[in-house]
Amino acid sequence: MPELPEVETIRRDLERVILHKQIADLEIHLGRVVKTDFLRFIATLQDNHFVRIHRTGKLLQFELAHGEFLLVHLKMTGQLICRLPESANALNAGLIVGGHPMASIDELPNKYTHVEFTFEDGTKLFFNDVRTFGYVELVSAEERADIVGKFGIEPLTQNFLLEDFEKIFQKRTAPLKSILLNQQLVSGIGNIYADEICFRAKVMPDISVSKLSKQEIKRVFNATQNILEKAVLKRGTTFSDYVDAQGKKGGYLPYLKVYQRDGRLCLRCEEVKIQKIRVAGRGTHFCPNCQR
DNA sequence: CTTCTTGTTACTGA
DNA sequence: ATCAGTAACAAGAA
Repeated sequence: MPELPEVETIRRDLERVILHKQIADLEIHLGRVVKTDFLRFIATLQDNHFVRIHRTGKLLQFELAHGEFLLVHLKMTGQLICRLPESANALNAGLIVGGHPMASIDELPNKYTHVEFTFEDGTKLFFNDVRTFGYVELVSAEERADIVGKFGIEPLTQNFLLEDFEKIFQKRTAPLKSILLNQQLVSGIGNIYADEICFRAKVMPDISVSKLSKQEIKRVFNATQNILEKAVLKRGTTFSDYVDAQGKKGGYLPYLKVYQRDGRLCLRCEEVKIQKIRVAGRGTHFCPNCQR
């Protein structure tokens, strides 16, 4: 489940290898995941090139040379996997980015590859998705601005201010976790980091935000920044057998304190076990001793 | 076989 | 108009 840190990692990796390279070939293996008319999709992308890759929350936006945008949302199991041509030097022989489950880049495309780009230098970009919730879509600059405008505040920008964060909680009664997961209020947080943020802030995920003190809101604000910053630094969280080109696993997994740790001793207090409940329709992990 | 997994949205009711 | 809660979607794992 790629969230802000995973999608940002993908954005940064791809920006280093696909910008300004002409799209020489384009194959759509599963039309269902392309939300744009097939002919327009091909006609717009063929021989075009990306000039920049943007991210808003979990939504990637590949800016094309003439101002249109290719939107890519990975939803739960989407992947963007890039394979450099064999002529590239050995250190850069393969670059794997994206979620899980893992696919060997030498075996791509596989049965979960739905869209395949080939760039002029032989670089390949595969859009894979096991559950096909993800999509790619072409939009104009205006449409892109409308879509991006509906997202809430971005946690890792200068626009992320305590003052604005506090306003989100005013006149609301929903559980804290459902506010954190609401992309129209705060963008980029998913199920893993929502639990980790609540734990770090020492607040129960199911507490009504109307009952949060100013101090607690500030702790949630700080935890959001700290957790997401570190997760980006560690290139996201991986649960399965994902490895990058250097054979290294996703770096944030060892830092998780509560997610998928139910039944195991709390790493902070070492007194009680992490519990799992359902909040906002999602599996939710917390320490009953550390969080109030 | 059933149950669980999650990002987002449609829908319902207040 | 706004907010909150739930179901639905897909398909694989257990």
